[in-house]
Amino acid sequence: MRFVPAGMVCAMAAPSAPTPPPDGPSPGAAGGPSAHRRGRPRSAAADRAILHATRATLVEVGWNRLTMSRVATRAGVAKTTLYRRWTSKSELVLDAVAALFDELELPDGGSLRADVEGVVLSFAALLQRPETKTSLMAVIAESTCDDGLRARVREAIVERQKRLVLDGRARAQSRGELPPDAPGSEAESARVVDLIFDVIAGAVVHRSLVSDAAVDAAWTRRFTTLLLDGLAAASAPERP
Amino acid sequence: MRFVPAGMVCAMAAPSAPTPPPDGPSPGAAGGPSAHRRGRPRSAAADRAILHATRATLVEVGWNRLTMSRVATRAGVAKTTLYRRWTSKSELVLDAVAALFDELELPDGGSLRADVEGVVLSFAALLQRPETKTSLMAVIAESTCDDGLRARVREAIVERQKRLVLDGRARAQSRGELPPDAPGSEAESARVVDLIFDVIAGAVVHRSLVSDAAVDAAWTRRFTTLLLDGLAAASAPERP
Amino acid sequence: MRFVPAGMVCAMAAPSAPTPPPDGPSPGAAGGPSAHRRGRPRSAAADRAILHATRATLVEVGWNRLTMSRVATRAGVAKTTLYRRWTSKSELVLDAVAALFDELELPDGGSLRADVEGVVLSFAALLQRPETKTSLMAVIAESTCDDGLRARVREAIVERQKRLVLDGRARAQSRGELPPDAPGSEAESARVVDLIFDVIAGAVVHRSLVSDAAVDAAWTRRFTTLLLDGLAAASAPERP
Amino acid sequence: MRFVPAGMVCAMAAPSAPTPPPDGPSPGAAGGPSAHRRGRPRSAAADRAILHATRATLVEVGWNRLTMSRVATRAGVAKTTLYRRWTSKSELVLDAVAALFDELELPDGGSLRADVEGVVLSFAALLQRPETKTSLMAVIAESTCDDGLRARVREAIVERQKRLVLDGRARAQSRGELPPDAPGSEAESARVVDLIFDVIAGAVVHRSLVSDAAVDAAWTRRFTTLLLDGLAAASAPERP
DNA sequence: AGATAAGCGAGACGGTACGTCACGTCTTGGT
DNA sequence: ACCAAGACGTGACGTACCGTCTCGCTTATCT
Repeated sequence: MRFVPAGMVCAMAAPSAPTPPPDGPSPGAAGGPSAHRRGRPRSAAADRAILHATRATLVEVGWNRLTMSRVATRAGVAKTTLYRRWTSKSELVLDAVAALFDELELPDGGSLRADVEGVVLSFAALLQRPETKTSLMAVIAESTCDDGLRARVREAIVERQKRLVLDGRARAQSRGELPPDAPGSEAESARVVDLIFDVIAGAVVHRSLVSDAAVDAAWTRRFTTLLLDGLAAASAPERP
Repeated sequence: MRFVPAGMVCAMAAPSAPTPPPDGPSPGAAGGPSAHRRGRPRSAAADRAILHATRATLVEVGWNRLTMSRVATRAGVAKTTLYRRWTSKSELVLDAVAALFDELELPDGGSLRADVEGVVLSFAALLQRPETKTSLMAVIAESTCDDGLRARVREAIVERQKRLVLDGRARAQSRGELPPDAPGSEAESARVVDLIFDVIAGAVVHRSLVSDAAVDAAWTRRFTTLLLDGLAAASAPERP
Repeated sequence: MRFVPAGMVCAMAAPSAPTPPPDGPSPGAAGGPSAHRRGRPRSAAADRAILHATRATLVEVGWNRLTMSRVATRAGVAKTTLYRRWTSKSELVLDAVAALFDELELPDGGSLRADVEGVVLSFAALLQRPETKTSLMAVIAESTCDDGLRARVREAIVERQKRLVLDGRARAQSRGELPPDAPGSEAESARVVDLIFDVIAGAVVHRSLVSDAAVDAAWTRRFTTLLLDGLAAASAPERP
Repeated sequence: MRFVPAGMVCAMAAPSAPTPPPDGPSPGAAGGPSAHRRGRPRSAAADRAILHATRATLVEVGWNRLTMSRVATRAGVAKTTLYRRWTSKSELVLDAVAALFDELELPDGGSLRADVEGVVLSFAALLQRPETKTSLMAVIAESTCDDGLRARVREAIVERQKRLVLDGRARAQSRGELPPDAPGSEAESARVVDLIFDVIAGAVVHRSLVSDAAVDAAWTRRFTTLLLDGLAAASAPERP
């Protein structure tokens, strides 16, 4: 399995940070010590104001009525300033919302089952927040016909949040609930992590946003049972 | 479990058929056999032409550049005729695409595992078709801030396609792979069906459209293993 | 001058009566005693209801928002019933409004001056009524690019209301304020009547609707002075 | 009488020039010499192109088939650019047509009678031009239910063209055909000017567009006789 | 009496234009 | 260079009426 230490996660995620998104990195970010392009540097305050205004606007009016103009006005910024940083509403919202996913945590519940149930419930709670509820699917929809955006979604959300699966597994291994990684099975491990991630994220999203039913304690318990018992079998290298 | 014979499923779904969608039912739908309310009846040919044009336009230009005008022109119909039947692009596309979901079948693979793998693969294939790929997520995104549309999605896709889960289970029971329904456990059964549906649909959609990875034979086999083994545990009334 | 007795005026006006306008006359109107085409005869009640509804709608919403549909609905009649009788909104309103002009009278004020002032004031009052204010100019505007409509305007309003000038002149002659018609000067007389009509109608309409100023007693007195004194000169066969 | 020198008339009329019409004044109009409020200034070339295109379109297709879209397209300008300057077709056409009225002149005919006949004939000729024939009445019709438009009509046409009456009177006075203004009779003078204007404009418009008869030399001579002779009486401060 | 024919209320139909909105780019003057 | 402001060309929106048509009915005259 591909082991990703915390620091590396951050490094990996850096390119999707708000400031530099569209093409070139923002002056102070990574281009070298005094590689100050030339002329007036971009305002960092504007970056912050824009992302904050984006989230606030999502809460107030939702994805559909969020427009670049509206965000610009709310942020006290000119439209051109937005377009200098993000090429489209989707990319802007992606960056604004991805930050919320980074707040997901995996508090130690004492057992693998508790950890899974905890992350399922907190993920479901995140999906019910107005900022994410209306915009996550919209960004994903947009990404189905925009390769660049799809890659950014993968970077900014999918790959980043696999850390939750990895952390949970590491913790379970340290508790002895799961066997330690067998050497040489990294590729196999990664496939299992991917599967688990797709199953958890997919099921919770589908239940919340498509079936439009509550992700409550009962459903979560039942789903976790299915997952953990199925996992035992699916993790076995190959079926007999 | 709520037992729904095929015929009843169709009858239940009939009100979501294209003709009457927005508000009032189409003449022949309900309210009496020849209760031709009054005035000129709506053209059934127009309905057909519109839905066909919608799918064709989705294939040609995708969701984003599909406009009501373009569909109307392609169908040889006035824009007002579209708006008389569907209040928005989302509802129109929902009806046009839901018909494709109805073509999903559960061919008898000889075993529960084969049936599951078959439906997963054919569902994934459907999600790769250009009509669905670009539009399904868009409709779901729209439905997150439109109660009426969300209900229509549930009616036209979610509830309708649970037939696949029901059929698969019935077939497995007749083969003896699953125990017959215990009397008095209808509610419990329905919950399991819902769970399975969310897990299958969610995982396949997430893998295809979010993780942007292939739903190939290997992933399908692994996923099916997880599901079937997990199912055995999750179906037990309550964990010990 | 072309002398037109009252009866003849009515006869002349008959073709512009509401019922038969577009092409063929209404059954009972003039086509002969029992020349009843065939089939169901047109409803006279519908005619009345439509013209009444037209005036009422003009009062309520004005010319711009008066539509054929709205009139039909208000009259409790189908749109086709309107179109069977009037080919356009302009013709319908013309007929509805022309009836109001027929209510203008020339009460005997005891002198030519009093008669002129009286007709000027009552014409101005008519132009201030909401039905006429918003629609008269609109119909005339429409008539500038519709020969048929222009002819109908002339028939239904212009020629019909020249009776007021004729009556006034006859009365003034009987009082001895004006000399009797010289034999053989009919054409000359008609030209003077036309001139007077254009001057009175034109000045009052322009003052009311274009200059947007009140046609009050002071203006009317001054205008009448101009007219009567000018008339004396203009009526002289030719200037010295 | 309110004496308005030519220069002052122009200055007074300037605010109704095309550029700033709907609400706020154009940058250079008022509020300081270089008070370029902020942002990109409006294109003066667009103004010119639009008004020219409006007149050309009126000639080609008339008022009824003149649409904002068509004008925009012909002017090579976006529809929004039109709406930024004029809130409606009526206001646009008013400005486009008012410019034609400014071309009316009062060439010196050597006598008051010749001057009046000259202006009547040239006004009638203007009313026969396709740009004005189909649109002047339409704008006036519109103005009967739109206070703002009515005020603009008064500013852009009525008050502006009274200069012709004023010029004619001044010239007649300098020839000795009319007595010079009595001091202290300004208000009285203004009333006479208004009356003359309404009579001339009203009669010519009515003859041309309503009675649908030619404003030829004979009619003009007769009308001028009526006017001048009547005028002598009407100008006397009060009738005996 | 039955056939024939036109009128009628209702409302769907293919169109055209509307006036608005958001887009992403551009042109100002000022920092 | 960047910034705030805002005008620009573009294109789609959803609505309003237009005038025509297709329904099932009703109401008359003419066989």
